[in-house]
Amino acid sequence: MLTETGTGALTETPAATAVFTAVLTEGPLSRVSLARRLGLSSAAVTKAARPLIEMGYLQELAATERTGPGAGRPASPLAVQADREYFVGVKITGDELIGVVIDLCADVRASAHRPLTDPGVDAVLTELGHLVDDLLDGPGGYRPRTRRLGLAVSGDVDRATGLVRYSPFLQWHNVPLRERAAEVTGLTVTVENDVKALTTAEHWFGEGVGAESFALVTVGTGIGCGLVVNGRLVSGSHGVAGEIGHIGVDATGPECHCGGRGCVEAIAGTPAIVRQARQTSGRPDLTMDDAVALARAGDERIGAVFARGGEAIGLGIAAVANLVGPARIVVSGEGLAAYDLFERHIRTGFERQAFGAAVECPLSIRPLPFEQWARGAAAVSIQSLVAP
Amino acid sequence: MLTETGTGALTETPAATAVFTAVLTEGPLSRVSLARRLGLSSAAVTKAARPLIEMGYLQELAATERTGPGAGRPASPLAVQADREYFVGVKITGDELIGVVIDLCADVRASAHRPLTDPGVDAVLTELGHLVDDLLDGPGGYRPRTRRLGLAVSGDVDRATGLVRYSPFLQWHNVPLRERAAEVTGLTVTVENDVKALTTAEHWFGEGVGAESFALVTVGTGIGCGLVVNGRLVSGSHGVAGEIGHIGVDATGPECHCGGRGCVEAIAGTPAIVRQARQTSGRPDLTMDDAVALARAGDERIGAVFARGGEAIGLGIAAVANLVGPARIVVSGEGLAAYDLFERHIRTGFERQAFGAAVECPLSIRPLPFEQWARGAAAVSIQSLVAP
DNA sequence: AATCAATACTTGACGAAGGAAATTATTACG
DNA sequence: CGTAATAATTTCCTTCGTCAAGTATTGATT
Repeated sequence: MLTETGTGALTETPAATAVFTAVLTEGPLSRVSLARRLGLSSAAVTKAARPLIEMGYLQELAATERTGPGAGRPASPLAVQADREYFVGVKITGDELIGVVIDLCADVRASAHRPLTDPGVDAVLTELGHLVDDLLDGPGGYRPRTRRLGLAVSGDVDRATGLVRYSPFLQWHNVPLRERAAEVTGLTVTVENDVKALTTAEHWFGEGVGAESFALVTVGTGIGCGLVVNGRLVSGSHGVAGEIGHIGVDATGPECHCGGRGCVEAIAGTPAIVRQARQTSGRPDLTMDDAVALARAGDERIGAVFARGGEAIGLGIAAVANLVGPARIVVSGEGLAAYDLFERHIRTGFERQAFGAAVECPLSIRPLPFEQWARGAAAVSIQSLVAP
Repeated sequence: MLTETGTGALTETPAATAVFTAVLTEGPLSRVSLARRLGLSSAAVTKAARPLIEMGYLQELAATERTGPGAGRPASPLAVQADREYFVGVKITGDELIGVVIDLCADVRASAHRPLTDPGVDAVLTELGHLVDDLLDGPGGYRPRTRRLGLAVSGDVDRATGLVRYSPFLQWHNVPLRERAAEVTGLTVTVENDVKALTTAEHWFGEGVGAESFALVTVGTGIGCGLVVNGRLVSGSHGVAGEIGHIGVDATGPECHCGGRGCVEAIAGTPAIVRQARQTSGRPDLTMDDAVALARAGDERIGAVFARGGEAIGLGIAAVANLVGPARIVVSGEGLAAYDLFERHIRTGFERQAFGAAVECPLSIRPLPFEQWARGAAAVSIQSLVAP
């Protein structure tokens, strides 16, 4: 069984939190290097690490051989004990639940999904219970070492209270999802906006590790952006943040459902791509898959639709780079199944509009499967264990 | 004389820093309300405040009368002793030095300026010495209670080291301005980018007080933006941040000197306004003042130039609101001498493009004289006293 | 082999920061 | 005048983290 502090918090002191977080995100580190990195004395690190080792969350690796003249005692790096605890993450979409189990290193250990026929709260919770049972009671035997569940939902979510204020795809209003999901699963639940969850996961366990500021752009039906500035996730004072999709980049562009004009999303979102592809091809029943296939087959006019979309995304990303100057930017999302058609043009738009040294900001453009979104949800629940 | 800790730092503990900062920025506050606000015990506030009172930085105001049923002991609010110490701030432009003396409440007590004939480093430093002497030795007798000087320079400035990496208007490269200015004036010097200094001043002493996130947009030859997110100034990883002027808002707009297209600055910056006004009027020697006068007199075509510029600025501000969601936004700058011509159109552009609840973000549009920029520099030096 | 220099880590004493609870101060209300 | 309510202070205590000294372990040098 898992019993540490009773309150659910793993670490008691700021120093212990800092030590655990650093080992978690920046891999094995010796106590002395942790002390230097965190501005602590090595004695403080020793003391902070001891209970974490005793509880089995950290382990001491074999001493590494040292090099250089007059080498001293070899360091014994601290690493996380990946199997000490497991975490469940579930991404809730309008028609499917995607779930994963990850270990303390955020490596995916199991995954499963369930179709949703009814996006109502009760039906979703029932399916969620089954999904979690499937994940925890299947091969692997994760149940005894699992206490926490992270949920990722699109829309306006209050992570502090676990309340889903509004989710457009699910048509949910003010659903106390944390309590409801805790009842069904018996786990400690964290609820977060899906883009923020994915951003958190990339910041702690992915390409954003070590970056003081970081941005993650998702391309799909909507175009969103998660932002980390000064080491912290940006939340937005009026409930709005990261709405890169509604930056206006073309004063003569199409009108957007939001009331703006020339929004990135109105040019490059999946519905916009399909609409334009239908117009240019003259086929009113064309789907996104058709458009991708045609463009890949060399249809120049449909290729131009993707080119225009990619450039618009690039302009939006340049706006992010010019405004907040993240150390790096990851571009992803299910819309990037067609990323081969977008990538070059995203870079073109970005490079044209990025100001000065902002062009040097590294851009990773790669598709992330939905499973990664579920992993993001689980990563948030790791975070809630470490820094509640 | 002024002698507190020798290192120049005023407060020794985080709690004392928090207490002093809160009183400084949020006006007189009782110990109990400070404790609640800062998450401290009232005992801690009492202890933290005592040395600050003894050193004369804080004072206890007369007890306020209380209301309500069974009112208890009246609170004795803590307030800053404005005259305890004075600070000099100087804004360095290409052709002028503008200087002010402010007190601890950031109220301007004296101001002066000096024309610059030579923007070279040595000449500027000589003039700076004279300006500071004028300010401190003139009426008011500020010299004995003044130890710190803040400098505001446009361009790429490293506040931590006081190095001016590059300033385009002055044509300075890697000038160790902090050391040089300290030699000339004998004061402890802080150097900051001008927009960031103004943003800091508004965040601590102006409309941004109490806001977790805040943006200040400056309109003039260039169009810039200072950003506070999660309570901290945004610096940008590649030396770029707040470049709202180079967000592309019009894919078919004019090319910008930065290489981009349809940049806000290329539409609404003073040179762009003048260029467009010359084109529409057919007068190749038209100045900005002429354009303003014509527009105010009812020239519709030149009025349209301002309208287009204002809308472009509004679109850029909407991008800021959509991305980082500041609690409020101040729009200012010397370019806003013509703010009556811009204001309505800035709001139009903003309201059209702001997403969802972001339109609720309060927008203050008002001109700030150059003296306010110097005040910003001085405010940064207050900040360096409180939180070095 | 013995010693030394260099580096990593641990230990125990100490100081300082902040909290808890009791105490004092000051008001309004009956 | 007690009593309730709120503000501030005092005393005592816990605790976190540093400091300085000591232990551990290596390569290089004698």
